[in-house]
Amino acid sequence: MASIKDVAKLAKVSVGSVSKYLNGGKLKEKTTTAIEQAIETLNYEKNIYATGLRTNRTHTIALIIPTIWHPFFSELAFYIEAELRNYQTKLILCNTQNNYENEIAYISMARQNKVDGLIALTYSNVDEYISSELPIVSIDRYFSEEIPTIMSDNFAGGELAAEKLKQAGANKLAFIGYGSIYDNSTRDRYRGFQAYCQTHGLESETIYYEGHHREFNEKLPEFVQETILNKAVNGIFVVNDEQAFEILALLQENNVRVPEDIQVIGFDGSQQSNNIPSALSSIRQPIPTIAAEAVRCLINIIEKKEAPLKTVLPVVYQSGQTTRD
Amino acid sequence: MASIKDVAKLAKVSVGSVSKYLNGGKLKEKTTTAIEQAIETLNYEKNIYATGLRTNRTHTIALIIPTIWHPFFSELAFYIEAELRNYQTKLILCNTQNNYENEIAYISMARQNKVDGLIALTYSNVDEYISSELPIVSIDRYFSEEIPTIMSDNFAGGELAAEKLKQAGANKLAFIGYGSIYDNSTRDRYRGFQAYCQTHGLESETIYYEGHHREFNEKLPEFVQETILNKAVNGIFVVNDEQAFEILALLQENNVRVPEDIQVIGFDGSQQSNNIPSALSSIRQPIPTIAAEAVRCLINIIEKKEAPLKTVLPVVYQSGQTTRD
DNA sequence: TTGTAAGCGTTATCAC
DNA sequence: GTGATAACGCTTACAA
Repeated sequence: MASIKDVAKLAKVSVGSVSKYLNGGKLKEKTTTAIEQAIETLNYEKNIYATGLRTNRTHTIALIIPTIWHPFFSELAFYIEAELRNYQTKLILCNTQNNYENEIAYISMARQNKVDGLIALTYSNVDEYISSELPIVSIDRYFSEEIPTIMSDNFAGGELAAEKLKQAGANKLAFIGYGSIYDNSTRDRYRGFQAYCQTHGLESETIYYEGHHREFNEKLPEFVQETILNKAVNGIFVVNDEQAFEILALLQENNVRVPEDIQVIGFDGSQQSNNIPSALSSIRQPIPTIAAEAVRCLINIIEKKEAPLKTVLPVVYQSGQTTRD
Repeated sequence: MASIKDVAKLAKVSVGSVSKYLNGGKLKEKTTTAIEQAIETLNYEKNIYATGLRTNRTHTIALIIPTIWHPFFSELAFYIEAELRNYQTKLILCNTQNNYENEIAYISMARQNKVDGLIALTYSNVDEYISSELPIVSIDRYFSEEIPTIMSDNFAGGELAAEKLKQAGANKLAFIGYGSIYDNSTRDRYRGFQAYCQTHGLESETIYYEGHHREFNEKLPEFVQETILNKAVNGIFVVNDEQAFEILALLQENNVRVPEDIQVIGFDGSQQSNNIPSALSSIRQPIPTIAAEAVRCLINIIEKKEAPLKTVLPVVYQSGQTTRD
């Protein structure tokens, strides 16, 4: 593999000039063409690790998410990766699998691998492990003043869900969700939902489990029986799409017809892929915008420019087959 | 950020010894502990770019896929990433978005970025661009003798689909699919399907479009009317899950009941995420095994060990709600 | 067993 | 404008 020295030798110029050429400096036309020719014939490609070693900039960032195997995260990763291309920056994918040790390991790996920065979507308390030197942007989760956050307007999303259920004819609503104690997003969705119900005199039930998904799911059938079926709820807002699908399965088992008997709205608005529309009515997070904002924010921090500390993006309602609108 | 020199200085040993320690060499216990302490107090992390520059090994590979935003690819990426962790290797995600120029750009980027190797899932003719120095493993697509390939047993999958449709009571079958001229996988699925139909005296129709997904989809309603509805087909094998979902939507528009009137089997067996089972009956590719084999094969090539040139993995039938079994 | 020093491919400083 | 050259942090002969 040809190096800058080979190019310099062939072009009969110094390595300094070649480097200047590569980095867009001003040179005489004659030298420029000589260099270009040498690069061409040698099929030269700059070794980015040498550059990284020298400049401490590697044009690589790490994306830390629970799992790529999930429609919301994979869409997010898709757009982030696409956006990064505009900045000639590569993406290292880190699935934490909701495992705290994995997260720490990844952050350490990120540091030793000298990525330029981190985009993180995580609910463990990783901020303690993040050195202030490492640029980072958080999606969805608010850590602290120092870490910029991009999030959807969860509160408005909760309100919107309640509003849509009401408009579609439901009059006895329920919220179903779970979340870690650090998870404000979830909580905000619930708060928005409740706020709407109260202002509009709507009766509402609540299933809110503080803890992990898995435990929650075990108790779910009981919860649903007690709080949904026994109380004749006819409109449900579920904290996210994934959970909503499980609720749908549960309702089906109980011979409840959706949307005839009970209407269901999820949150995320994620699709399986680019082409397949989702059957679930949902509050759609603006994933492409989240991705673009996160990348822009991170690049700005890396380049020591101004970056907003908190960005809240609007959600929209996405109609599916689980509501009667 | 502390370097190996700082560690050496603090531990009162030479950089050579520290390096030896880091790479698992034998040292006196006293030096070892001194080094360990120094590393601890300095919070030292090895700079992998310096190592990469020196050793030409970066413990990073690139995964080239059409799009991560797709259940099959995201599950695959999930398992590949997880598997790579066993080899302390990171994953750079490259979505080509089915764009040939993107693929070339990525391969060039991969070379200049000095990844250790490539795992590629692509249907364009990128092999011309791949230098023989760069280790590469192909998934699903067979390029040439030199490039190791991991694939599912597509032929057996086609047979299996026909067999299952027959067992579930269908007696007039059809294949629906499309594929580029380079795509042997698709073709093999069809061949297997046909072979079974012929050996078992089953009538079968074919919709096979040589070309791109998008064009195919435009003509699909017409195809379905002519070849499926007009000819009273009652069992369909669709070349992949994504397409199968579109067929299902089309059938629903035509007021066809699935699986009562027509049964449908897809191919891939992909799920939206870890938790949500798919409603579609499908031939399941062994994604975790594909991932593990691809990684193992690539690592072997990188380390100049023996690696199989062709690995064919068995598929299984995965029952859903679109068949009557 | 440990230390020394050259060199990997760049960039950046400083002469010229 | 251009050319030498030191330096980035590490590995690896080779020397001690």
